[in-house]
Amino acid sequence: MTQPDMPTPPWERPPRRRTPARVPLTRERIVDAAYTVLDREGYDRLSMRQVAAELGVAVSALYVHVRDKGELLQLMYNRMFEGYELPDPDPGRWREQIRDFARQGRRRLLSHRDAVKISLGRVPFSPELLPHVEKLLAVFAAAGLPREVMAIAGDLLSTYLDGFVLEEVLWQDRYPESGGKAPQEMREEIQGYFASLPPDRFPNLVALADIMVDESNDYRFELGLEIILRGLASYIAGPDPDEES
Amino acid sequence: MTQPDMPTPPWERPPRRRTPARVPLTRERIVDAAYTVLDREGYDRLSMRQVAAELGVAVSALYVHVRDKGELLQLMYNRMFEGYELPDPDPGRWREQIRDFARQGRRRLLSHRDAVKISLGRVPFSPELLPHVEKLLAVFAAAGLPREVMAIAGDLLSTYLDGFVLEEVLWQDRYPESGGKAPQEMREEIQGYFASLPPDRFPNLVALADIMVDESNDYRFELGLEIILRGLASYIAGPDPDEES
DNA sequence: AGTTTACCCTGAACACTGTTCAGTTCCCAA
DNA sequence: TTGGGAACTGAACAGTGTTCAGGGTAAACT
Repeated sequence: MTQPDMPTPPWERPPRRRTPARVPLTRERIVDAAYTVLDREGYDRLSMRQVAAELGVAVSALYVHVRDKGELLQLMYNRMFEGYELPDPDPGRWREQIRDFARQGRRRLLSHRDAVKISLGRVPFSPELLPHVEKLLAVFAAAGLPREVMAIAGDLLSTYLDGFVLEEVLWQDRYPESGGKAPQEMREEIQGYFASLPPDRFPNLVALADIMVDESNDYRFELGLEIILRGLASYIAGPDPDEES
Repeated sequence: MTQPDMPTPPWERPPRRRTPARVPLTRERIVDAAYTVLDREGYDRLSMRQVAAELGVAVSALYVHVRDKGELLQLMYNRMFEGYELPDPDPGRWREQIRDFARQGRRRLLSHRDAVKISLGRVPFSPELLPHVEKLLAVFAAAGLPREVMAIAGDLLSTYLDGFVLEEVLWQDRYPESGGKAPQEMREEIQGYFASLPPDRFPNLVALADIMVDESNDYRFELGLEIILRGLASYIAGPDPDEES
């Protein structure tokens, strides 16, 4: 409504505030602080009091801007989607586009400590996030998926995303703050655990010990993704019936 | 060990306890009580104090039998798998067997309120649960899946299970205790929400409004499952190349 | 100018949570 | 009868989310 960049005419009183005194609290600043606390303390110790302390403010001040801790978490969830890139659907490249989407999602979930635990039980159906869902659906539609498959494909993908990343960070959490060389030690220990099982009772687990906890989470992620993509592709009544026949 | 129904011979000291006094606390009884509380109060209100109250016992008594609330939750998780039926692998029927496994899992996750929230971040790698994992892997192995695919297939399936059921119960929770006719109202409201979106900006969402929140969660579940199964099947160098050709 | 209004924030409180620990109680064995 | 030892109690501690009556400041009005 007002045009903030216009110079103030001299007959109007100049704005009183010479020093900004206190930077006013905003939802954005609160979410920023919350992410700072999350990265430092982890999800379990992310409390309203910690966030308030981070801002140098009383706890109750937060409740002026945010109804709930639940709402704060929802705001943090929304932020995960800011700047998400979803290209315009290209029927010929739908697999690559979905792959990009998933990789981007995983990267974001890993970019803040325990971010996945916030994402976990949430569904991107708030007004701010619906455009993202719509774009994803558009990719599916362009690919030629049937309606019913489209309606479940998004769930399938996002549950895989959340679930996979959650498992990733759980393994990390179980070996907490072991410093830098933790991953190596960790993996050897877990591999050792599986490999040391009685092979007569657990032949498959023993045989897979090397892969199940493997250094290349990336590879396992891509493989799971590929399985989903192949499953989806099988529903496309393709004009290209040249399937290995 | 003892035979409780035999009369006590008079030369033996009759058991001192005329009144059974206290039934001793056991892990089993604690888990029972915890499930009672869970069903009545939901996951968020499942507290050690509530469990203790359910048993008519002081809170601290629980900690004699259980290290943690975390351990209690783990015990509850383990119980979900008791009586799980996993048949011996039958290469010709691996799809049906996996389907059964998933359906059974969903049924169990829905059989107690919020049970899925306990399952969520957990991985069935405790000693009691490894046999189940092994059996599932055996089915995959019999199907002829490559090693790497086997190693991710379990994750894929269980994250889909947890994720799908979680979404199911979240929708229910958002319309809390609305009595019996809630589902109908609920669905209409949600469908209305999606259907009322501006169709120019959300064409796909609007078009799918009827399916996305549909009465047949069962159907959507089966479809997602089928997508996974088809994806897995595509990795089988099948001796049966009679795919719809 | 002085007064009022409106807002943002403070401090304290409430009802919870998980967990610990010094004691009490009680049963079984010697 | 007399331990001994396990099982349980009651109280406490530190922390949680949330509310609410009150400050204190800055703008708005008379």
